[in-house]
Amino acid sequence: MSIKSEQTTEQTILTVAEQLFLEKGFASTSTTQIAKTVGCNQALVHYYFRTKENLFNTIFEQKFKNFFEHIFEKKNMENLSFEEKVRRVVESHFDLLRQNPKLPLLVSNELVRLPEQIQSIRENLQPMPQELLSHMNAELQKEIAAGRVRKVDMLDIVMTMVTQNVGCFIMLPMSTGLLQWTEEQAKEVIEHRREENVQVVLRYIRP
Amino acid sequence: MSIKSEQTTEQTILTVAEQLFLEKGFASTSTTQIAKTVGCNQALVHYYFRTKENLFNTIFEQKFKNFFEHIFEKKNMENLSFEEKVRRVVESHFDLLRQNPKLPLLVSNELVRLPEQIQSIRENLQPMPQELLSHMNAELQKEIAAGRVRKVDMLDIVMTMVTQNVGCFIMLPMSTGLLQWTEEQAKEVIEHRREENVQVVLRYIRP
DNA sequence: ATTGTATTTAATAAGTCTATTAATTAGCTG
DNA sequence: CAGCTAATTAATAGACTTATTAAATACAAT
Repeated sequence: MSIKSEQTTEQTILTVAEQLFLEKGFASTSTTQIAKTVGCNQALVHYYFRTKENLFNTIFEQKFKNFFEHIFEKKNMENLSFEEKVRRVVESHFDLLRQNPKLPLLVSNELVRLPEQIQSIRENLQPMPQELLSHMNAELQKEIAAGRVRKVDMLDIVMTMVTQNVGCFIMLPMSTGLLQWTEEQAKEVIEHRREENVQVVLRYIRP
Repeated sequence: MSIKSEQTTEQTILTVAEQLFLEKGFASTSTTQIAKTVGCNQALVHYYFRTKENLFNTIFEQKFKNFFEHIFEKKNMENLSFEEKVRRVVESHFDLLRQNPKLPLLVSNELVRLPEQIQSIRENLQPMPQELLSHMNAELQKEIAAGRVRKVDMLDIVMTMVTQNVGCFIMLPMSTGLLQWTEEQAKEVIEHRREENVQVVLRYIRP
C-alpha cells in the first residue's frame, strides 16, 4: 500500500477513486489507474466493488447526499433579520462549494449520462426540501407583506443563488485561463465573488 | 451515406461528431460510433482528420470562436439608455446559449482536460475583448458619475451575467430532474429565467 | 498447528478503441 | 476508354479496458 494507511484498503480505494473521478470524470478514469494510484492490484478494486459503475455510484450518492444534508442543515438563525438569513444561506452554500469545487462539474456531467440516477437521489431526500422550502416561503411572504422584500418567487431566489454560486466554480477554470489569473489571483477572485454573490441575491430581492 | 447529404461526407462527419461530442463529451465518443452514425467506414473518419483529437479540436475551436464572435459582435445600440443596453446584452447572451445549450458543459469539461487549449483560444481573440471591455467600461464610468449606476467593476457585472446565464443551462438537466419538470415546463422555466437573469444583472448594478 | 475466512495477486478472456495500411471503388479529365 | 486522383473499405496491429477465475498469502480462532 503506497498511500498512507490508517485506512483499510477498501477505504483507500474509495478515497483515491473519488479524487480521480472528480479530476477526470467517470469515462476517463479506469479501474487500472485507480489501482495503480492506490498501489494495489487492479482485481482488488473489482473484488470490493464488483463493477466500476458500482464504485462510482457508491461514491457519488454518498457525496451528493452529504452535500444536500449540509445545504438543508438546520442552522440557528431564528433571531436574525431576513436579509441576514439570506446572506448566511448564500455564504454557507458558497463555502460548501468552495470545499468541493470540482463536484458541480462532475454532477452536471454524470446526471446527463445517467438521468435515472437523479430519481434515486430525489427519493433519498424527499421530505427535506419541500418542508424547508415551504417554511422559507412562509417567511418570505411575511417579508413581502411588510414591504421589506419585493414580490418574488422563492424558487427564483433559490435558483439565482444556486446558479450564481455553482456557476462561479464551474467557470473558474475557464475564467482563470482566459484572464490569465495566477493561482493567487484566482483565490482572491473567489473570495471577492463570495461577497458579490451575496449582493447579487440581496439586490435581486430588494423592493 | 445514411445521413441526408447535400453535404460532403467530410462535412457530415463534422456535423455528426459535433452532435456526439456535445451529447457525450470527448472521452465517451468513439470514432467508431461517429462513423456508424454517419453511415461510413471508421477509417474514413481518420482519413479526413487523422486523429480523434484533431477532429475534436477542429470542431471545438471553430465552435468556440464562433460563439465569441457572436458575443463580441457590434450591435447597433448607440441611442439606447445604459440600462436598455445591459438588458440587450444579457438577453442576446442568453439567446446564444439557448441555441447552444450543451456547449457550456462541453467547454467546461474540455478546458479542464486541456488547459493548453485555452491559450490558443485566447490568442485567437486577443484584441477584441480588451477593446470592447474598455469601451464598455468608459460608458459605465459615466453612468456611475451620473449616479445612475452604483460603483461597481465592469468585470463583476460581466461575471455576474455570464455566470447566471451559463449556470442556468449547465444546471438545467439537474433542475429538471430534481424538480421533475416536463419538457414543456422546462421550456417555460427557461423563458422565465431569461427575464429574471436580466433582472439579476440590472438590480445588481442599480444604485 | 490446522482450519477457515478475508485479502490480495497473477493470468487472462473478451471486448473496445485508435490508428494505419493496402486494396477497392468512384468520379473526373484528357 | 485509359489513366489519375480522391473517396471509401476491409483487415488488422497494438494498446487499453472491464471483469472473472483460480491460486497464493495473511490472519485470526480453535
